[in-house]
Parts: sequence; C-alpha cells; structure tokens
Amino acid sequence: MPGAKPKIVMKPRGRPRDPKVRAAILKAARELLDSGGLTAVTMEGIAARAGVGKPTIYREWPNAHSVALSAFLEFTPSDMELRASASPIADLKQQLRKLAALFASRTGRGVTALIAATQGETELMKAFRHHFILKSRAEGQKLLERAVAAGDVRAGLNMDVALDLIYAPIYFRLLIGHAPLDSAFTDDVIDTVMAGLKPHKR
Amino acid sequence: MPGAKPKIVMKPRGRPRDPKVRAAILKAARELLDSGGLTAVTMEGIAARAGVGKPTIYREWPNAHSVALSAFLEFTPSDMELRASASPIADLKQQLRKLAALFASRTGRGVTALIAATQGETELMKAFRHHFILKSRAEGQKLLERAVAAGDVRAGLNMDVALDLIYAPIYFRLLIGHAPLDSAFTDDVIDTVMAGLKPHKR
Amino acid sequence: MPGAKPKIVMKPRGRPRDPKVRAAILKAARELLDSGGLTAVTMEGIAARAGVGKPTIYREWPNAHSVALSAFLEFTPSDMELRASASPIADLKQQLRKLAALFASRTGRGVTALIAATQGETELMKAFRHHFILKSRAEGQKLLERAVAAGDVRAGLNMDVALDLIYAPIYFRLLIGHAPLDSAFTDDVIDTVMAGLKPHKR
Amino acid sequence: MPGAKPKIVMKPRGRPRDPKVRAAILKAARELLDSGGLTAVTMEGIAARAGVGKPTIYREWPNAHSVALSAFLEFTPSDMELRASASPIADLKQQLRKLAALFASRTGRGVTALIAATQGETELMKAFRHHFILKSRAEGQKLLERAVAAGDVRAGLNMDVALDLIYAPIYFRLLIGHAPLDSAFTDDVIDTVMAGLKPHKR
DNA sequence: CGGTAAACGAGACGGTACGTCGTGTCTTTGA
DNA sequence: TCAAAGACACGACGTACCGTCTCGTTTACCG
Repeated sequence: MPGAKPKIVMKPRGRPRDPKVRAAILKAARELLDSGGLTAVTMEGIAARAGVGKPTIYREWPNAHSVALSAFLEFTPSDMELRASASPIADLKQQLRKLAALFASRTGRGVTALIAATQGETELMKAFRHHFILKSRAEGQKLLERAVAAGDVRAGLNMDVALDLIYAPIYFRLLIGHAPLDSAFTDDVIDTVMAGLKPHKR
Repeated sequence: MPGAKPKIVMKPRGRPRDPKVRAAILKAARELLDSGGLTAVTMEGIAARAGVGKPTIYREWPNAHSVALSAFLEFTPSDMELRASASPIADLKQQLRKLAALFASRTGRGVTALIAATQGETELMKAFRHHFILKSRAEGQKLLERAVAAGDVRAGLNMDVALDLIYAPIYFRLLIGHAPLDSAFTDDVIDTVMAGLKPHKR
Repeated sequence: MPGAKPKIVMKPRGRPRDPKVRAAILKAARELLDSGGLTAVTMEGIAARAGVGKPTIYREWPNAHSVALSAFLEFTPSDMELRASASPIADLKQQLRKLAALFASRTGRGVTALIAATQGETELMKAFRHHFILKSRAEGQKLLERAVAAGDVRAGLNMDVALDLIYAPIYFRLLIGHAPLDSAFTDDVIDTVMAGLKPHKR
Repeated sequence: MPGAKPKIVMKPRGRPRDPKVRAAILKAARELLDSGGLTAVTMEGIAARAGVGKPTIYREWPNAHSVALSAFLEFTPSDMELRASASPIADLKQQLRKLAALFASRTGRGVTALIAATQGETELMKAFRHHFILKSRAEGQKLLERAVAAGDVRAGLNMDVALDLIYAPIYFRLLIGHAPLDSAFTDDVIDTVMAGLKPHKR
C-alpha cells in the first residue's frame, strides 16, 4: 500500500521527552506493584520512587492504574513466541501454561486485580484487552483452525465460545482463588474441552 | 471435646442495635454502588446517605467494600431456587442464565469489580466465594451427577475442571467485556462443553 | 436592651474542637513567620510543624495568611494599655513608640507585609484594621480630644487627617524602608505634626 | 578618566534581541496586573499571554514581580512634570493629587501591593524606591525649600520627617483602606501639615 | 424508678493521596 | 546565538476519604 497513510509528522517543537524518565517511571510502577500490590501503586509513590515530579507522570498517564498497566505491557513479551510443534493441541497447552504463569506472577496478579477494578470501557481496558486477551485468542484461533485442518477438532465449532472455554478458567481461578492455577489444571482444561462431557459414542 | 463451647451468651447490656440502622446502611451502600460504581462506595458517602455516624458502620464492617458486599448478599437470593426439570442439562442452562443476569446487573457488575479488586485472601473474599461461587458449583455438581446417572454425561470426568469450564466464561466476559454476556452465550457454553471439540466418532 | 438578641445558641453537636490543636497551629504559624518570613508561612509547613493534618487547619482558616494574622492577633496585646500621664501629647508619643516597636519586630514586619499583600477587602483585612489600626486611632482620638480640652491642640482640627498624619509614617517607613523607624523618629513625627510647618506667628 | 573604559563592544553575535518581544512581555504583565491583581502575575501567565517562552523572560527579569514593576515603571511618567506655579504649596498639592491618582489606579494598586509584599532589601525595592518615592521626595524637598525661601514655611524644620508626613498618608490609606483616598484628602493633608495642631498663637 | 451501659448522630482529628498550578532550569528545533 | 516551545524536578495548593476519637443524646435493661 505505497503512498497511502501520508503520516502527518507534526514535527514536535520544544524539548523532547526524555525516554530515561519514562523508563524510570515504569520501573518504579512495576516495583511498587510487585512489592505492595495494587494499593501501593500511587502517583505520589511512583513519583517519589522514580525521582520524578508528579506532573511529569500526569503528562503521559491519566492515573496510577494506567502507569501500572503500561509497565506491565512494556515489560512483558506480549507475543509469547510459541515454538510451533507438530501438534496444535500441544501448542495450545503450551500457550495456556505460559499465560497462566505470566498472570500468576506477582505483577500479573496485580495487573489482573487492576483490570478487574477498572469498571467501564476505558482506554486502559482496551489496551489490555488488545495486548493480551485478543492476542492470545488470535493465536488460539489459529491453532484451533490448524487442528481442524488436521482433523483433531471438528469443523463447524462455535469459535468464540470455544476460545472463551479455553481462556476463561485461567482468570477465573486467578480471581476467585478457589483452587490452584497450575499447569496440571491448564492441561486438564484443554483435555476436557477437547473431549467434551458427553459419553463417547462408539 | 463434648459439651464444650458453652456458648457464652454474653448478655448484651446497654442499648441494643437498631435493625433499622443496619438496613439503612445496606440500602445506602447498594444505591451508591448502583449509581456511582465501586469508587462511589465510601464510608463517608454511606454514612451521609444513610444518615448515620461513621462509627456505627465501623462497629459492624471493617471497610466500605465489606458493606457493599453485605448489601449485595443481603439483597440477593443466594439460593436461586431452580425448578428441577426432567433434564439436568436444561437445568444447568437455566442456572447459568440466572447467574449471568444477576452479575450483569448494575449491582452485580459492581460487586464483581469489588471482588476482583480484593487482592489476597480476605474474609470478604471467602464470604463471597461461599455464597455465590461455591453454592453455584455445588448445585452444578449435583446436576452433573444426575446427568451422569441419566447417561447424558460420561462418568469419570474431572469434576473440578468441568465446573470451571461451565462457570468461568460468565466472569470472563463480565470482566473483559470483549463480547456480550447473554443467554445465547451461556446456552452455547453448555452445549459446547457437553459436545467437546473433538470430531464425533462414528 | 433586655430580651433583645435571642441569641440562638445552636448547640454544637459532635466532638468539640480541641483548643490545644488551635494553639499548636497558631504557634507554628508564628514561628514560621518569625524564622522564614511571609513566604515560609504555608499550609503544609504549618501543618507539619504543628503536627496537625491540613484539613484541620482548613476547618478554621481559609488560607495560610489568615492563620498568620490570627497568630499575630492572638499573641499580641491589642490594647496596649497606656499609662495615662499628665500630658496627652506625651501619651501619644508613648503609644507611637510602642506601635513602632511592635510592627518593627520580626513578626510585626511579617504581618505588615502580609497585610500589604492582601489586596481587596477581605475578612482578614477587616480584622486587622479593627484590631490594630482602628483601636490605635480610637485611643489616639481620645488623647487628641483630651489635648484639645487641655488647650494643647487647637479645636476644629480635621480629626481623620490628623490621625492619619500621626500613624501613617510608621507604616510608610516600615514598608518603604528608606529610613530607620525608631523612637526618635516617632517623637519627631508628633512634634512636627503639633508644630506644623508654618512659621510661628508672634 | 580620559581614554579609560574602552567600551568593550562585545560584538553581539547571533540573533539580536527583539525589542518587540520586550514590549509584548511588559504589556502582558501590565494587563495581568490590571485584570487579575498581583496573584495573576505569573511567569507562565505572562509568557502565555505575550506568546513568549519562559526563558526569554528569565533572561531579563529574575521573577514575575520584577516584570510587573518594570511594566509599571515603563508605562508611567516617573517625572510628573509639574507646572511650577507661583505658590510652592499649591504645587505640592498638585503633586500629591497626581501621586494619589497614579497609585489609586488599578495598576498602581497592584504595584503597591507588590511592593508591600516584597520583604527585605531587594533590587526591586530599590528600583521602585528610586523611581517613585525618592523622586517625589526630591521634588517635594525642592518645593519645601522654595516655600521656606518664600516665608511660607518655617526654616529649621526636620526635612525628612516633614516629607514623610506629606507622602505617608497616601500609602497608608491605599494599604489600609479605612477611608477614601481622594484629592480632598490630599489637600487636607497639606493644609494640616502646614498649620500644625497647636493652637495659633495670637 | 432511677442508674448504667451501650448504641447512636455528629463531627474533630492526624493522615495519605489526589490532581493542579506555578517555579526556575534544561534541552530541543527553527530563524 | 537568540527565540519559541515545552519537558523536567520541585513544592504548595485545596479536596476527599480514611479510620479513630470524643462528645452529648437516646434507649434499653437491671438492680
């Protein structure tokens, strides 16, 4: 698509933002999230820890939660580069394990709480959804399609529902905490989803 | 230790608590949660709206979130009295629809956010889990067992995982908001879980 | 006027204000004014030094300047109890000396700056004017009237102008600082005002 | 000192300063002082209103108050060109009227507050004192001396005190605001100072 | 029936964090 | 090399709630 998107550059006047400052802020936010949980992530705390003025933070983020989310997004490899193996189902299990590990981490736990605490349709929510939920689902969808092609999964399945069945349990256990979130569980999820609950016809 | 726990009644001296005050507090909390979301639920706000002193609230609840949760629990029929029909699967669908409706309501949405925002293992969390999650799961388990007995569901399934597959998607859509949470969806969840993803053997 | 002024008492509900807190705030304000001048008198500074929360101060005063003025008014004997001597003129000189000393002090200097910085007709200004300017003028007026009776001052003088001539130079020197403000000066002011600039008729 | 001070011209390299910029800054400062009082005069406000960068202002003035004072000095005829009449006393009255009018203006009121708020011996203070107070006093002194020569004023008067008596009341009324500052008042000041308070000997 | 103890409203209090504004210094690009 | 634009560290602003406390008042019960 050459020539498209004229990319209005709007050359920025004045002193450019210092990337080191941005990095310090994100680092501070992540450290606070890790050490003190969601409630420890305050604008004042971040500013103090990063050695930065509050207005500097407000210039880029509207509130402390945004900073924490940015930090999470920045520090986390959103494309969790799966080594495609022969079996799409095995790949799915691998992806689920990684996701679970990521969100079960200190920071991940905090971000999950953060997301949950964010009511309504905010920019924050959209960013998170795009970076993690949708990306995971897109990958998952590709894997499922490959599985369909390989004959491991039946055609004509309701893709949206199937994907929810796969990814929802992770967040569910994370939030409710009624049972552990480990790789045995995520593997079981895939197995059970694959097999269904109906008795096998024979 | 038979006969132990003599149940020291500790005859209550002084003025007894006024049940109307308690009701006013819960009412105020619920109204605030409905109208202004989670952030509107503050101790001061509740006290002002209920025409009550702050210490009166602190006498019974440790923080504003607890009050909101109490209000939700109090106002909500936790036993969602299912009319048992002939088909356990149909009953399951019915239960899921009710759950979805409950949590998709203004108040339910608020409580969900509240729960999500509650990090760590608090009394609040436990109460919520007991009243809603575990109760739903217990009912669901009974239904599944009946379905097994009826031959609709295969024996030997991993019950914990199966229940998570059933209930997780509701919270997932509620929290992430990537797709609507309606009865069509909850029905599809049951259907897909039942059928599994594998191609039907013939 | 018996029976008049029904004096609606409006019994104060809730916890009464702690006079010790009030005292601590005023003390802190005065110390700051003394040590760091007007710019050192900040709400945050006062709160920190008094070991008091900011809202506690805002409950009684609208801004830092008010606190400083209150402190000055509180700590200062506004009725500078003059020992009435035989000569009203001598009494006037004595009063002027005291006034000059009061406002030339560290705190007095600060308050003067404060007053000057207060543009417009604020409550603050009115309070200050009432406590110091008007009180001084009232005393001065009495002294002048006694002097008229004693034949030391001519009758029919423009009292307002005369009083301004007496009190203005103190503030003038204080604010402009073009020449020292000492008792020699204040005595000279009285002498010159008394004698006038015209050559003495003989 | 002939030949000395070779007047190192320091050939100005680069872009020369734009005199229009200076004017814009002073104009903005004066407008702000007029419209919003002393507190409205901020570096940021001036820069924004003048369409000028903050450093440009800091290059010439150390703080916002200085700019405001400069603006006042620049826009104001400091030599209030008195038409010398036959009577020095009448000239004095005329001068006092002009002074009062000048400082009673919106801007003048602001500058007065500014001066008063300036504690300590700053450059600002000195500049103001030199431009207005001392200049007025010098003129006044000349007039008084002429009056002495004319026999209207007694010789041997304490000149410093006399001048304070003349000029102080203007600032006093301006700052305290207990009574109006009009030409009737300034005329009365002169009259009363001239006549003194003592009864006329006969 | 009168004392006493707790509940209750009101609100003061020491705090913490909020989000904004102004300061004075700096580092860019553009003229 | 000056000017504009604006980033930056800093610090104070005034507000909102927090959770604790001290009041005076009300309402039961118990002696």
